[in-house]
Amino acid sequence: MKKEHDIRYELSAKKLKITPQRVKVLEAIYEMDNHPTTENVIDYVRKSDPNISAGTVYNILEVLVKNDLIKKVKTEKDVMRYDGMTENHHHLYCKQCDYIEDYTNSELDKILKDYFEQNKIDNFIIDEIKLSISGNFVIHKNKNH
Amino acid sequence: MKKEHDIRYELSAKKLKITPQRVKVLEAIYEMDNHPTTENVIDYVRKSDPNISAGTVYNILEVLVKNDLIKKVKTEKDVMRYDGMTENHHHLYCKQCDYIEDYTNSELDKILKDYFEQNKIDNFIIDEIKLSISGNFVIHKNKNH
DNA sequence: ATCCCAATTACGAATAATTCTTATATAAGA
DNA sequence: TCTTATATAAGAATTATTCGTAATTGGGAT
Repeated sequence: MKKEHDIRYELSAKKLKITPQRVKVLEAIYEMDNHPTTENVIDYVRKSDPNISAGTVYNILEVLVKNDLIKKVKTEKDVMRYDGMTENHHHLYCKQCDYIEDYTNSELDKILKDYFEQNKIDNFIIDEIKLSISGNFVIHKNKNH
Repeated sequence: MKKEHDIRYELSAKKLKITPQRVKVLEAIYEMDNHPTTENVIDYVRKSDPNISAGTVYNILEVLVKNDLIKKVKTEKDVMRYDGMTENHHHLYCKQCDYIEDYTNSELDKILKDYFEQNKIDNFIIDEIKLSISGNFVIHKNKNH
């Protein structure tokens, strides 16, 4: 189900120093439920490394984003969330609970690609197309409903 | 080009009291360039109403969002932005400058509608589908590049 | 037109999220 | 092992936002 990650390899492939803090932050994002906030990551990592500094986690997350090892997730809430899946995919946003689910479908991506090939946007070069699908889960996925 | 807004009517249609502060905040969002931040709105409004309180602007923006007179814009930056266009539309995000442009196309919306009618998402009822199109403007639209 | 009151605003203090500064520690190449 | 550029810890500082309270006011009722 979940893709296996060789964290140390991923870091070194980006020429980043392998530090225990970076390994644990990446591990946290891969293992946590779903699109964690910075606070979620700090809490998770502190379970095994109680002394990690909040500033360090902020710093590491920024480094990981810059090196495309994780992505920021846009939300309408104030807090930023992070996503360990770096392949292009879409998001389902639940309007009632706080849950964001990944949605992947290559047919859909093909449809979008075709559409924009036939409908170039003037003065704009597209790099990435992501859908924000808002709605409601019939059965909610977390407790914060 | 720009849709005319009867701000006082829009407020009263939502059963909101018409106050000078609310009128000016809505006016600011409609007249400002592009998806302003709260700070942008405060600065703009203070040009004609130097004593408006920041807290009031935060409060008004929240009221306007709750009443669907404006929308929040998801961004990867920390600050929230607002959008006076409430009809469904998509956004072009420039990776270099800080500019967000609206993108509307009913053919595209139809394609998406058809796709999701044929590809129901299990356990999820779709309310709204928006594209986040990231890329680069060939000729940048603002100074903050 | 005036009165009244619930709703709204101003103000500033409080909180929360994030960044910055500086000293210390450490990963990894030589 | 040594060296040094880079990363981390700690906490102060900054920034964005919320909250509490008193004063003001829009608009319905009279």
